[in-house]
Amino acid sequence: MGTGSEKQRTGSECGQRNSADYLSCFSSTYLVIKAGLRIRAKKYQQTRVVVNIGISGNITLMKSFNFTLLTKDRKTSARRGVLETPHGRIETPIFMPVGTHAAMKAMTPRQVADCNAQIILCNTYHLHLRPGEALVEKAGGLHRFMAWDGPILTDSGGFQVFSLPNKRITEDGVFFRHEITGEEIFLDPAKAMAIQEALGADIIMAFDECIPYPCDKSYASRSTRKTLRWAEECKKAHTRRDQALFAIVQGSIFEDLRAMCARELVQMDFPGYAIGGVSVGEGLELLKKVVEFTAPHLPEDKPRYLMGVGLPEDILESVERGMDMFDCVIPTRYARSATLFTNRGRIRLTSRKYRRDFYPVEPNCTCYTCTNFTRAYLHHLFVSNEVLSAILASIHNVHFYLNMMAEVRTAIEEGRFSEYKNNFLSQYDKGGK
RNA sequence: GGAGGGAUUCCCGAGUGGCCAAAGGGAACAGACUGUAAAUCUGUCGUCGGACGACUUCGGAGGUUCGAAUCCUCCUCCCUCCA
Repeated sequence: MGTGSEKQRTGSECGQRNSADYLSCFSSTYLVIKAGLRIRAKKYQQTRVVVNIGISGNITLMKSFNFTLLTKDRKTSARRGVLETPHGRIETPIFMPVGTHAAMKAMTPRQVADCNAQIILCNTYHLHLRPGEALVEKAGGLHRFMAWDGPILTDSGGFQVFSLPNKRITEDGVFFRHEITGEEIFLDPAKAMAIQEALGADIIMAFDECIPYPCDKSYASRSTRKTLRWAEECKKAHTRRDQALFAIVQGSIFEDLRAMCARELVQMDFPGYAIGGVSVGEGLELLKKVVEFTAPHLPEDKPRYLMGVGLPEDILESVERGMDMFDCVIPTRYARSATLFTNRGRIRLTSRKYRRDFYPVEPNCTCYTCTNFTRAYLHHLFVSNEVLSAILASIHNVHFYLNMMAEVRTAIEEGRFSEYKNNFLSQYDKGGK
């Protein structure tokens, strides 16, 4: 950028390359002219052309955030949609890899893009702590700072309310005590919004309290009301119109609380809704129930994001129940401890039985790892504690997840989601672990 | 030739009379991980059996003692220093 040369990108470089059909009818062109004039033209399905012109650094014309529901599965609640953001389109259902500290662990942005990632996650709390949102803003925003051109979603820090020790939760916000630095961090709705606006992600999340499981109903009820109040405060504090603010439904495992929370949030009218407070140890059966009785309260024409989920089986069950977006640290975290996903289940590459296994991790996989390396080699890397083990394993796991999502989308389009899911799970369970 | 130091369970290494099957670390093996306090954490790690227990271990052989990895004697091997 800034060399005066023309730079052209295809849709595939913007993180949109799962479906050949869409690839062929979508392209986006950036023209960068010496004076800093930026012209952006985007064609979508040959029917609509949006041209934004802005002076670089000063005026940026807003691209609207838009969700289109393309197809609904006949037998289940599975949905196929498209989410348009200022940094590109997202085909749903989608899995969003997690790069908490403005970095995917053990992967370069290019490797993440090569795995067909469309959008990634970063974290408000962690980036506020280090390097601080002011610095990220000075660096030109999160996208430029971390060299990721595609859409980004920032989580609000609500999950840290659940996961971190040494915190004090009040009616107005949360005091965190940083374990290493000893620093005290205070987050409330207004602050979470200010930080996320400075970071500049495409989708930002309301500040909520992720309720632990198990939890008695009276606490869940009080906490859920607080999350509702905080959502309203977030909405008031949110000023950047090029960012979509998603609200988060809490309510633990209680149907009436979830319904109440969803209804009230929908009344406040957000561009997207998340179900939070799951994947906190409740297990797949309860997760299914929660999604089943919460999703129907969410509007059809808005994206639905199931936070922190999960394992492949969790995602498939939740797609079936009408969820569109997922994120989870599992593919990357598991990769670093040698657990890899295959069509026949998870395998642990540190296991001695892979020492002389000269097959790819997943023979049908087209990822960089599987097309170039054997299980024996990865076993060797893990046993030798080589950094490359984490890289190759992460590439495979992220690719595996995103490939599964691409197959899910195609299956929904072709009206055979249930068959796909059943087929996947029967094969997957057979060789599990 | 003389003087001194040492040999511990796969490896490194603590232990100097009972609380020792023997600290700690590593390796090995197994497991966990769901909006990342995470290249992290947990378990097993002499043998046999369920915890409890039984049996065999601290270079080798004897001895002292109710009791020895620990004390004594001799032997083997290794290291350092002086000739």
